[in-house]
Amino acid sequence: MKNYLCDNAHEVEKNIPDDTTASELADFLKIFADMTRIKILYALLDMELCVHDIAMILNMEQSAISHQLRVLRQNKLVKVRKEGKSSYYSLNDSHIHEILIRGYEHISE
Amino acid sequence: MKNYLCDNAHEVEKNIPDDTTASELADFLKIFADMTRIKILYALLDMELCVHDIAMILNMEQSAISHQLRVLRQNKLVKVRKEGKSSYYSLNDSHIHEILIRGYEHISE
DNA sequence: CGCACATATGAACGTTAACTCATACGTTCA
DNA sequence: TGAACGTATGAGTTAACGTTCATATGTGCG
Repeated sequence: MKNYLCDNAHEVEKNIPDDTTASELADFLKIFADMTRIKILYALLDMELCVHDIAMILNMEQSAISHQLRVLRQNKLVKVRKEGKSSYYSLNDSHIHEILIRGYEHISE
Repeated sequence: MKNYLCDNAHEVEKNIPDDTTASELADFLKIFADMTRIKILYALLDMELCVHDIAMILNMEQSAISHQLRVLRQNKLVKVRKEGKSSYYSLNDSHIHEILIRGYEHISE
């Protein structure tokens, strides 16, 4: 069993992100790698929406939306504003906005 | 139970990608949303590598690497060149190259 | 040919993750 | 205060996914 590498092995290794970095990047991408969350984020592109309205628009259960909003909230992608009985969600900052726009560019290729 | 939406509902809906589009985007991002695949792709950034060497560099079993290379291959992110006993993998095109570079930029924020 | 090496692949296993259901919490209003 | 509404959340179910193990396929070499 060969247990050595080609001469360029060290050159390759310098490109590979370490475990924590790779894990963080993977976790970040996992947030966007879900159809429901993608739809929610694009729904919030122009304006804030309450949970009930998102559920109506996406034709999904309120509970499912609430669970996914929790994920987005915990990862700082959206923020909440409570008013009366409702919770209004919106994109956390323009950074997320830009990422979604880029996503659209990729889709239309 | 309220079953109507705010006046801007139709404006929101135009932003939301349809099911197939959202699903395709999610599936595309899922490929990158895994630590092992991320490492493999970055390992291939500068040069082609055979399965055994990737397994050595990432300190993982050959079988695990082979399975993940299959995923990357089926999604056209890498290509194979067979020579002798070995299979040499490399990034499929410069497009993937560019995506990974951008990923690095995001990491270092 | 027979053996070692390199890779691919199917089955099994454990884990993660998304949805549903039931329910709790909080708010508004009669 | 009690009912209706909006939201959050824990438990349970199911499906998808990544890894390991065992094994098959393929190549080169003595």
